[in-house]
Amino acid sequence: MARPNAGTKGVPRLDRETQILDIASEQFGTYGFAATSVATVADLAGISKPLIYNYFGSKDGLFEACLDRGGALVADEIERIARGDAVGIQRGMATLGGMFALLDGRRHLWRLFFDPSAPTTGPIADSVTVYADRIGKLAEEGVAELMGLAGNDDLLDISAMTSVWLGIVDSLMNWWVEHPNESAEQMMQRCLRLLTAIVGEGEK
Amino acid sequence: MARPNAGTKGVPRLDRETQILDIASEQFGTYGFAATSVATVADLAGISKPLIYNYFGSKDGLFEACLDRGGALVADEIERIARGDAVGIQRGMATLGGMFALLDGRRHLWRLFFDPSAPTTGPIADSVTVYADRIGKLAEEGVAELMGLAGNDDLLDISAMTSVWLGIVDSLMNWWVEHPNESAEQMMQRCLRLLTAIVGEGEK
DNA sequence: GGTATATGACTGCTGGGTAAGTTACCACGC
DNA sequence: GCGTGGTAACTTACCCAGCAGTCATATACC
Repeated sequence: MARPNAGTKGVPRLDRETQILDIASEQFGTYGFAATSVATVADLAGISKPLIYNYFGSKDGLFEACLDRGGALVADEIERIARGDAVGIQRGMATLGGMFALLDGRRHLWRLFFDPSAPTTGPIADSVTVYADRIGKLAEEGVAELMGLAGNDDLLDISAMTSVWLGIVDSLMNWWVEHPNESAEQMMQRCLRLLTAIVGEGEK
Repeated sequence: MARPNAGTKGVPRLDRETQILDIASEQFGTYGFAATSVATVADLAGISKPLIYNYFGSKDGLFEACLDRGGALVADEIERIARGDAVGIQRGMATLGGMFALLDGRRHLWRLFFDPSAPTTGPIADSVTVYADRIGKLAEEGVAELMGLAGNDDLLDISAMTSVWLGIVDSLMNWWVEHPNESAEQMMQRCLRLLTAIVGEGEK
């Protein structure tokens, strides 16, 4: 006796994994890898720590699983938009819109790939690199297009501008997290207004 | 006997404190609060951990001291520029130029105020808030000016745009850290080119 | 009885923080 | 010039909390 709950919940592994990944993604995305403890995730899920180790092997494994699930989602969507025919600033806006729509309800996901407290070596770093590179490549491609239209082909300029662009997306995502009442659609409209304030009415 | 180094270095407290703050700021700025250990800072300074606790009381105290020294520097400079007569995008560019000039040689300082791994409650959070607010206020003021010129007075738009602006500065600082050979002057020229690529030649 | 779903109670390590003592140096009286 | 006591600078060796990770065991169901 003495362990009245052991084994009695009967939740199928896949369901449980999904639930754990949801909670872990939110915690990692909100507080960062270093500041998130496995015990906290277990508590929030209403289960014990060893079950997480059973299913994901380690804290690193758990984080990797979050990355893989979230990364595929985000990178696929950005790739889909990149295959569209929008160019220059329009492509940027289309990407933003896609992200807002995709990440509505899981806004913290974005931050997984830009977590400075995550390990910088080992499998986690590799996994981060895979998705950050996929996203970064697409961003760089779009930026290069934009800069090319303006007659600038300097590689360092493109690199810096890519960094700025990712920083912009990042800020918007963070701002969105802090303003939970904003819908994806509202965010998109807001971004269009911000763009207008900078470049003027001309460019759509 | 047996402690051949105890007390023999004779470095005045103020000198030692400055040295410790230099090293700690770089570590905190580079790896974040959570990932930086006091022992590492002590090692890099060539002294023992207790001396740091002697002078700064705690890890939090050390971080706070870094914040206070760096925050005053950065906030003062931004304030100085804000008192100038540049307006709108020009003011933004002037601020960027000031930051590049000021932070040349200590580029990591900027990141102290935007460290997601720093405690979110207690004296550290308060201190961060003081400087982040000072910087944020000035940024918001400049952004409100810019948006006003474009006929947009929406408070949430201004808030979001301020977040984007700070994100842009942040990205540029991070990019700069990753490209150590770039001089402050080169960075400034680069930013002007990036601006041109977005808004066109019109606005200087 | 075999397997999937679970848990309480442990271990070991890392890192913040501390107690107590050591060395150098200066000021002062003689 | 020379003991002597006070103080600033500094260290070794330790404590302890929190957290990643593990082991043995328990329940439920086919």
